[in-house]
Parts: sequence; C-alpha cells; structure tokens
Amino acid sequence: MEAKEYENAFFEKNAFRRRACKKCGEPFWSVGSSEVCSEVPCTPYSFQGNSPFSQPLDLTSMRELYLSYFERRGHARLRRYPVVPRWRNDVMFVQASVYDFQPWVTSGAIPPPANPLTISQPCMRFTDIENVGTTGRHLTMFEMMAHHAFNGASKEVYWKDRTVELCHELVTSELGARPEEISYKEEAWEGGGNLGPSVSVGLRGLEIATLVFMQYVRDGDALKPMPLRVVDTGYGLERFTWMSQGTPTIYEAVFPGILKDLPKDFTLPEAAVLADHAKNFLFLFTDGIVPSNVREGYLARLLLRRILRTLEKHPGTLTLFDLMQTVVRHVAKDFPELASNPKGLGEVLRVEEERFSEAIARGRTQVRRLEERLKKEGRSPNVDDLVMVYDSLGVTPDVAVEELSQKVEVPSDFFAKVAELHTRTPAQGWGGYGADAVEAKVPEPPPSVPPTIVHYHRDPYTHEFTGKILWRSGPWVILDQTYFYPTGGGQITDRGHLAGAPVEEVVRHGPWVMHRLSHPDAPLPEVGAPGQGRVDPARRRQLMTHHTATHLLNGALRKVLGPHVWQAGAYKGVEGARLDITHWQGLTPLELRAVERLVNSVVREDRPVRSTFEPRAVAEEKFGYGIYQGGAVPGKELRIVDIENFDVEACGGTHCTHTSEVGFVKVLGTERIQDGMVRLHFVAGERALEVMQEHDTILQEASQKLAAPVEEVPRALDRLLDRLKESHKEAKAAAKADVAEIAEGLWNSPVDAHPLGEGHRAVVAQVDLDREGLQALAREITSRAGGVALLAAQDEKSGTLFFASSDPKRFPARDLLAPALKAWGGKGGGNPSAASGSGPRGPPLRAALDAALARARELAAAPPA
RNA sequence: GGGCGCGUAGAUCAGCGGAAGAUCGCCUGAUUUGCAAUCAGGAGGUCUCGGGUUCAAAUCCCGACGCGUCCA
Repeated sequence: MEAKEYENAFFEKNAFRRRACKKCGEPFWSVGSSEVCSEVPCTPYSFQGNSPFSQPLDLTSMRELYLSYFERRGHARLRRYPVVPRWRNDVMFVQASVYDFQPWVTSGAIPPPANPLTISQPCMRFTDIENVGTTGRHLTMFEMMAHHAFNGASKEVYWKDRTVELCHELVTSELGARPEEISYKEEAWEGGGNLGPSVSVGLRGLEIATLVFMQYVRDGDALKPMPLRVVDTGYGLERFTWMSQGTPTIYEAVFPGILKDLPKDFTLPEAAVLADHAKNFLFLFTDGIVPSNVREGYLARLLLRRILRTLEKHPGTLTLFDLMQTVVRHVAKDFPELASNPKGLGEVLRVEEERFSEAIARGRTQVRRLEERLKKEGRSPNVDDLVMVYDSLGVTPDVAVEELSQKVEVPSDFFAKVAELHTRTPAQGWGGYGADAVEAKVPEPPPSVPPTIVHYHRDPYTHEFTGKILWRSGPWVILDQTYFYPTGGGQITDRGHLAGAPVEEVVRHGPWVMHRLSHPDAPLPEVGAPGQGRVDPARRRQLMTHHTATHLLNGALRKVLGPHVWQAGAYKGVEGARLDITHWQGLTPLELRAVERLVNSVVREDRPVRSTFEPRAVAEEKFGYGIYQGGAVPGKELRIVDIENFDVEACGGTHCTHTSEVGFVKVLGTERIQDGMVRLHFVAGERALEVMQEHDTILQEASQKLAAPVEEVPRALDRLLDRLKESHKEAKAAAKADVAEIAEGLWNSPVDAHPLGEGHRAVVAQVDLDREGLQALAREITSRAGGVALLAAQDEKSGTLFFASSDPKRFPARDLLAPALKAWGGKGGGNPSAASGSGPRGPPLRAALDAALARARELAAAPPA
C-alpha cells in the first residue's frame, strides 16, 4: 500500500505525524513524540495496574458504552448474528463482524440492514486454543465491536477521515486515554479477493482495534476499485475491558464473576480454560452445533474434552454440568438465549462426558497392551508410539505415560509431531449444509439468451403451459418461461413433455432453467417458435408433498428434541424422502412416535403454507436465522415458506399451500449417519399409502406362510428360529456321529488301516467329503493314540488331500505330504500336525496316498530320534 | 474434507497365513461359605459384509458398511 492511502483530513487537521517506528520499522501516525509505535514488542504492556482509561468497566458496560457512543453518532445498533454463519457456506464460524455482511452486502447484491451500523459480534477463533490461560491474553471467543459504513455510487456515508476520527474520539474523550499515547500503525489488509489499507490502533503496547478500508479487488497483479467501499472496523471488547481495569491478565477483567464462583482449587491458568471454553461451547450449542467427530462439531467436542481434562486435575471439586451452570448464570445476563435450552444442554453434556470417559478407559487399556506387544518385539514405547496413541486413540501423552511401566520423556514439540502427520492434507473449503453438488455438464448458452422466467414458485399447481423456445443445443432447451422445477434444494427434477418430446431432467444454470430432452435429436419446433410444456402432474404432486412434509418433520423435531436440531441435509424423491438433522444420539422409539403424532396433527389441522418473497434483511429480522435450515441461499430476496405457527424456512422448492394436502406422514426408519447426525427416512401423501399397503401385503404374506395371525407373527418366528437352531445342532451332531462311525470303521479296517511299527497306525483312505468333512474325519482319527490320517477326496474337477498326525514329531504331516505331492503333481503345504493339498483327481490321487504311506513306513522303520 | 486406528462368544479382548481362544458373565451339578465365594462340567461364533490372492484366509490385498480418534 502506498503512503498516500493512509493520509486523510483528520490526521492532517490534528497535526498527526507519520514516521517509521524506531524498532519495527513500520510507519505509524500519532500526535505524540514517541519514536516507536504503541504496540508490543516496541512498546511493552504498560496498562496493568495503571489504566490509561478514566474508569474501570466490565464487559456489559464497556459494550454498552461503545454501542451507544456510535448510536449517538448516527449508527443503527444491530443485534448479534449467530456464531455459525449459515447464510454462507465457505466458513464454519463467524471470525469477524464483517462476516455478518459477507457475501451479500459486501458484494453489493443487497443493501446493508442499516448504514452506517454498529454491532458487537461474538467471534470464534480456535487457532489460539493452546494459548488460553497460559499467555494471559488469549481467548477462543471474543466480541468484536464494530462500526461499519458501506459507500457506494448512490450513497457516501463516511470514509477514512471520519472513521479515524470516531475511533480517536472514542478512545480519548469518551474513555480518557491521552491522545499522544495512541499510535495508528499502517498495515495492508487482504481477504476474500478484496484488499485495502488498514491501521491498527495501539495503546500502551496493546493492539485494541483495527480499522480496515476495503476498497480494491485483486485482478491478477492489478488492483481495481471496488464498487462498494466498506469501512470494516474491529474493536476487541475484551481488550478494551482489560485495559480499563488494568488487571494482570485479560481473564480477571473478562470473567470476574465466574472466576470468583469456581472452587478455590481452580486458579488462573486452569480457571481461564474453564471459563473461556465453557462460554464458547454455550454459544456454539445455542447457535446449533452438536458435538461430533468431524468439522465444527469436533471443535465443540474439543472444548468439552479440554474442560474435562482440566476438571480431572482436581477430582471431585467441580462437575462439567455445574461449571456450565455457573457460566450460564454470568453470561446469560447479556445473552439470555444461552439459557433457552437447559434440558438439551444437560443431556448433551451427560452424553459427551460419558463418551469421553469411555474413550479414555479404552485408550488406557490399549496403551498397556501396546507396551506388552512391544515388549515381545524386544523394545519399549517411544515418542512415536505416543504420537500414534494420541492420534488414533485420543490418549494424551500425560495419560499414556501414567499407564506405562517405563517412563518416556514427552518432548515439548509433541504436538508439533502430531501436526506433522497432518501436514499433507490440503486445506479445503467447507461444503456447507445442504450444499448441492450439481456437476455442471450442461453446455454454456450465449449470454444473449434472456433469463428464464419461472412460475413454479408462485403457482405449483399449473402443469400445462406454452413457452417460446429461445435456444437449443442437442438435448438442452431453454424457454422464455417455464413451470418445470429444476433440481435444487434437495428436491429432484420435474419430468414431463415439451412439444411431445419427453423431458428427462431440468437444471438451473446461471440465469436459465435448462430442459434436457430424452434424445439429442428429438423433433421440436424451431427456435423462436412456441412449444407446449406439460409437467408430469403425479410426479410433481409427490415431490411437493415430500417437500412440505420435510419442513413439517423438521419443525416437529425441533419441538420434540429441542432447538439445537438443525437440518443438515435433505433429499426429496418420488419413492421416498430423507432428512438429516443434528442430534447427539439416535432417536428413541418414544421420541419418534411423538414426532409422528405432532406432524400428523399439524397435517390434519390444515394450516396454511405461505410462500412469499422477502428482502433478505427483512426475512432475517422477522423470522431469525433459523430460516437457513437448508443452508446458504443465494439472492437478495429470499423465498420464505411459512407453515403457520410451526416452521419457517428459506426455500426455493415447490410446496403445498395447505398442510392437509400432505395427507399423511410416516417415518420408515432412522439411522445415525455419523456422530452428531441422525437421518430419517420417510414417506408422505399418496406414496405413504402405497408403502403402508406394501408393508401390509408383506405382513399378510408372512402371516400366511407362518400360519399365524398377524399379531402372532413375531412369536411364531421366534419359535421357528428356535426350531431351526435346534435342527442345525442336531444335523451337526449327526454329521459328527457319522464321521465318528466312518473313523471307527477305517481304524479297524484290515484294508485301510496300516500299522506303523509299535503303537502307530496310519489310516489311508479316499472318502469323498468336502474339505471340512475331511478335516473332521482326520481329527477323529488323530484323536486316537498313534493315529495318522492320510485322507483323500475328489469331486468332478479335482482331488484334495488332508493329512494329520497325532504324533507330529515322529510322523510330521508336512513331511508325509511332500512325497505325495511329488508323486501326484499337486500343490500344498502345512505344519507337522496337519497339512493339505490339492491337485488332479483319479489314479494319481491313489498314487499320492501310496507315496505318503511309503514315507510313513520309512519313518516307522527309522529309530526314534 | 482428509489422515490414522479398530470391527473375533452376551461383555472386554488375544490370536495376525496352517485344525477358532482367554477372562468375566450365563447354564448344570457339587460344596453351605462374611458378601464380586470355591470346585467340576457345559452352552454360546456366518471371526462385520462382498470380491481377490493361496493347496490353505479371522489372519494378506481391494472395496463397502460400521465404530473410534486426530487434524483442517
């Protein structure tokens, strides 16, 4: 950034001077005479015990002071946005106040909710999680206080000079800092393809705010001006509060009540972890994150597990539940919504605590086993083993060392070694909830083709229409207007006919709705002519029914299970539909029945389902962020589907206009598709009847075949299974008896039994059993003292040998097999007590047995070793 | 989204190419006993599923499914 980017009227009027910091070399602006900027390391912390502000403030009053200061200066105060930004799908968490307005406002697609505005936005930053407590200043969540102005062609609000002026006045006249102590250090900010100059505001060593002026778009190496210039500021509420109190660490200033209410055993580094992590988790949970083993759910679990590990350091003094109660008590004063789901909170904590102790117990035994296993290999566990144990079992090295008999030194770079294992993973974007992975294999129409006018939103009941054919490429056709619904929002494509030609698939592509015909050369009126469209009405009706049923089910699940439930994906087909929700365990039959009852009662009540278009900001204000159940939705206007007093979602699908049209909703089954996520399979309307009828037919058939009335089917089956098991057992016993009989016959046969000197007897025979039978027979023979079994079998294709010996030292089965294989031309192997082979059938098989017997006789003749 | 580990008796797991095992629990019978009793006997298995390699696969390879864990 060039120097002139930082010049402004306010600096000039107030005689700010620009100079390079003597220590870091960075240019900064100030009215003071200091040669260095006011940030560490150039200026050390010097506010502890000596605040530059005129009075100490807590979080609540500092936040209020800030917001009302900007309100008095023409800014509209906004409520906080959720920490989970479901209006976008590129990030997991809100990490700065400007995330609230990306991408729709900052790209100019929609007007800002107010302009200028001020907000205190809770933000999540997990990168410093290891530092919480230890550095005295790190937190995983903080509030970013901000004032934003959006300057476009039509409206100029304010820009650099006023921004700096507002900041300077706040810190000096409002809070009481001396102007000459403040430095405005030049920085360049870049993010999301946008960039611009920024200044960081330093005071007594601490960076307390950053003022960013987003004004350029990166275009290769060149910078192009943005159509909308954005004032993007960030003031750390916790840092302001800390500075006003001048406490040794940020934690005393931010969590005074919580620290006081914790048992005395928990003092600062640990107490900060408890307070910070618990507060963070509360926000995550309230805003719809359920602990899990992937993605954002994993971070929620990580917080809880770090808390649990900390609590274990002082066993019996504090429970996870009580800690959370304490934190709720203090934080809910400013954020009452955090106390809105006590039942769900208690339940999720209980489940997570249980899973954690299971994981630890499992891990501990695995560590002990590992040590034993390594002992056999003649070595003892080393650091790499501990890394493996942590990575795949979750056992932290301190716990692992406790389980080992020999001490292993845990190096300080232990977690760096863990990180090494994961360095090759490429950083990937987040798919987001309900993101439609529509692979565009469609041809690209020229931009001159006008956008398609769509009617299915306003009127989902019309199936016949006439549209002008605007463009065609092979099977793909664009009309000036259409009633065909394109795949999207989890609802699959409409089908039907266009001028008599079957329409197989309809997709949205940019501004167009594109219809794919069944054949690339299907006859069709030429471009410019009208074409008669006909949407398959039965298919459409079923898809609509399933879609409205999905919303009903989602609403009912939130009411029965709790507000933590979010839609995590959905699919609405003709045959059936499914809905994925966030929840920490599978649904109980009781919960499921309650959900079905509720859904169907709302169906019977025939509530209106209203679909309207609302400006994004209006919709968010009116219905809250719960409308983003289906994930991020594009556009400045949202289509809102509102089932009266039951469920409101932003949704582009086709819907019934009254709940009674859904007819009947039946959940067919549920499954846990991953940790923290449950999938429901269900059917509605006509299809529900069909499925119920199919099920009934199946049941009737089963009842007939079992010759038992329907209600007796399960018990009849039980009896049948018992009998089956019994007869299996009998058959097994009979087979065993058969084998025993055969063995007895062979053992005493003058033909097949061959004495091998004193005390040994070889049974040489071909008995055409399968391999298992042969083996059983051999076992029977070798259970007799001195028994040596040399058995063969054959089927139509090949022959098999199975040799076994009750005296593997004197007559090793493997050594008997070797000459047999040679004489026979088969393949095989084994050990001294048993050996097997396979090869040709017929006479060679007999030769193999003879060769084996000859070898056995040789061994019998040789003196025992 | 990715890495790693794991799926064997009701439970916890061993075995890691050559004839399915241990401990606890369960059943039967003795013993009649200070509390997780002892002794003897017994039942209980599609070694997750599907392919492949091999004379031979719980074991090796590939794939699916499930579970766990770590990282982003």
